[in-house]
Parts: sequence; C-alpha cells; structure tokens
Amino acid sequence: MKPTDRKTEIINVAARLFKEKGYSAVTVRDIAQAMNIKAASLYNHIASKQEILVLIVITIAEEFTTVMEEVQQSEASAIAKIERIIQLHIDITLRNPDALACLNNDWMHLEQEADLKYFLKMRTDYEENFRQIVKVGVQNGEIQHRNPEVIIFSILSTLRTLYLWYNKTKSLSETTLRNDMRNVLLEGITVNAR
Amino acid sequence: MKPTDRKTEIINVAARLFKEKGYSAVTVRDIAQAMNIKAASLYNHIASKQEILVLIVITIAEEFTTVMEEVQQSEASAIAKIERIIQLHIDITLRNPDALACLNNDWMHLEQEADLKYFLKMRTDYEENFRQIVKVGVQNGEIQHRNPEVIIFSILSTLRTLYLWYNKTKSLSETTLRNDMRNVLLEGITVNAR
DNA sequence: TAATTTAACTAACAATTGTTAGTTTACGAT
DNA sequence: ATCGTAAACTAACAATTGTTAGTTAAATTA
Repeated sequence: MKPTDRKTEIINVAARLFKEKGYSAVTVRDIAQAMNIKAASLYNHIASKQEILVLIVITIAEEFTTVMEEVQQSEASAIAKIERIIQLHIDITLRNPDALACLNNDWMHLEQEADLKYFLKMRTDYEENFRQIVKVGVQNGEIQHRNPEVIIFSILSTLRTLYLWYNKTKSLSETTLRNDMRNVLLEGITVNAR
Repeated sequence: MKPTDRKTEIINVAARLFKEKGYSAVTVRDIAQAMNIKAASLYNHIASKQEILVLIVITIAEEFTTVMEEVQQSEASAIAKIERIIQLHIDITLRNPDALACLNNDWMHLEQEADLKYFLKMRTDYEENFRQIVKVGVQNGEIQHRNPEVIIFSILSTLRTLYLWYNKTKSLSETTLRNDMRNVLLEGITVNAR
C-alpha cells in the first residue's frame, strides 16, 4: 500500500474543486486537469463521478455520527458535551475543510436514494442528539431558557461553516480559535450578561 | 404594470430551484417546467440564465449594503448596532429565503468579472463594517476581549444560514426567533457567564 | 527474461446543456 | 376591424457532459 494511493488523491483533488464551485459545476475533465491526466484515465480508479461524492460525504458524516454517539453516552454535563462537540467540529474542519464543504453544500446531489436516506438519517440523528443535550441542560439549570432550535442551530451553523473563514486570518492561531470559539458560543459577547 | 410581471415570476421560481439544487444543477428546462411553459419561452422575458442569477444576487447584496451603511453611520452603541444587524438578517430571511440561499451558495457562479467583483466588494465591505463595530465595542468595554474574526463569523454564520432552519419548527414564532436569536448571539447560552 | 499489473492514453458515444430562429395565438388599444 | 404587442410554441444548433472501448507504456513480480 502506497502512502496515498491514486484514488485517495483523486478524492482529495475533487473535494477541493467541489468546495470551490460545487459538485454540479465541476466536470470530470476539471478533476482530470487538476491531476494532469485525461478524464478517461480517472475511470481506472473510480467507478463514476458520483462515487467520489458518496465517499467524501458519507465518510465525514460517519465520523461525526460516531463521536456524537460517544458524547451522548458519556456522563458529562450538558455544557461539557457541547464543548466536546465544538472541539469535534474544529478538529474535522482543520483536518479536512474541503470534505466538510462538500458535506454542507453537495449532499443533495447524492443520486442513490439509499445514500441520500442514509446521510439524512445521520444528520437528523445528529441534530436530535444535540437537541436532547440542550433540553437536559435547560432542565437542570445549566443552560438558559431559550428556544432549543435557536440554540442548536446558532451553534451548528457557526461550526458547520467554520471552513469558510477559519484560515482567512493568520492572526488566528488554533489555540485562540478553540478558546474564543468556545467562549463566544457558550457565553456570548456582551460584557454584562447580567 | 401588472401586480407581478412575468420576469419577476421567473426570478422567484428560479430562486426557489437554485435554493434546492444550486445554480449549476438547475437547467433552464427545470425552470420552464416549474412554470408550465417551454424552455425557449423563458427567453421572451430574460436574456440568459445568468441574468437571473445576477438579478437575484446583486439585488439582495445591495439591500444588505444599504442598511449596513446606515447602521455604521448612526450613533448607536456597538451592541445596538449589532442588534440592528441581527434584525436586518432576520427581516430579509423571512421575506426572501430563496434569494438568500442564492446569495450564500451561488455567488461564485457570477460569470461576468464585473458582477463578481462588485459582489465581492460589497461582501468585503460588509464584513469590514462589522469588524469595525466589534473593535469599537471591545475598546469601549461593551464587548468581551475575543478575537474579532471569531465574533464576526460566529454571528454572521448563524444569520447567513438562518434560511436553512427557521421554518423547520412551527413551535418557533417570529417573536421568539427575534428575541432568542438576539439573546443567544449576544449573551450566550450558559447560566453562569461569570 | 517473461508475465502481469498499473495507470496512462486516444477516440468516440449518447445525452443534456443554454440558446436562437421563426412562427403562432390571444388580447387590449386604436 | 385592424394593429401591435405579449407570450407562448416547435425545431434545431453547437457545445459540453459523464462514460466506455480499446490500446499502450512503464513498473512490478514470477
């Protein structure tokens, strides 16, 4: 087994292009050109353009699912669980921002009904787990009484689109990102919260 | 002038389809079918598919720009300015979620360099205005000392993707959305901020 | 060395794409 | 009644799309 086999290279290159223009706007000739080969040569390694998308999206979605289930089954406080989820999103974003962009923007181009259903189930379950964490936190007094949807999607929206802006500024170290993100999401930005 | 002329109808239908599948994945035949006419008939009203995108994206972007400039020139506190921006995003999202989806996801498919540059300038200026508001707020003690990028994009990410989730739950009234969104974004979710 | 595998190539396909040309139909104003 | 316009239509186009077939060159294994 080579350090990175050819198929993995294709997937990484494709993910980068998908991030920039979206799945539908990227042609297999674009992907081939980015690898300095001809389009037909790609098919020695992949079955279809669609297969690339499936591998990118499902792999990352499963990663989120796995960790979320661990978190949910742990006995940490609600706030600690959310802190763990924040760090999970930062982890994956820093490691694979291109795949994350695909997950966010191109999942609806999964053509096989089974793939789409599988993905949507993972996403729904993920949000439902998050919802349960928030509700428990509200009940035991850790979290403010706000509409759970607003809490869930305020945090998730920020985390899901982190890949769009985290690397724009060099002044933002990984440590600062992790700490300030946690603080801003959990404690807000005003000086006198009460 | 009719209540809504035909061109406006096309743009609204197209925006809805673009929201669901993205600009590149929507064909002019898709748009025509959604209006119960043939693709060629569209060209009695529009110059090109691209023109539809330009009208959708630029119109909304200019709306954000106009209000942001008013806000920036006002003499409100930093927090009050941010509160106004939060309400602006909610306003536009409730009124035109489809166009907002295009703005977020399809701006990179603006084909004319002039259009793309114009849009990017508006977006950069918008973020820069937000950055200035935050920096002033930090200086005069209204806002916590956090990395400004984290503050700006935490809030903007949430507001920009509001169209994705605001209508999922019927349990979320407009009033609750506006109040809780403001509270969550500005004051966080924890009970003991200090 | 011979055999096999890997990974590239050229050429071509059928389908789909945005768009144009030219025509027809319905309707309000003169 | 006639004119003009708005808005639909059919038919067709050239370009681009994902993909396949068949071939070739280089590297690895026997």
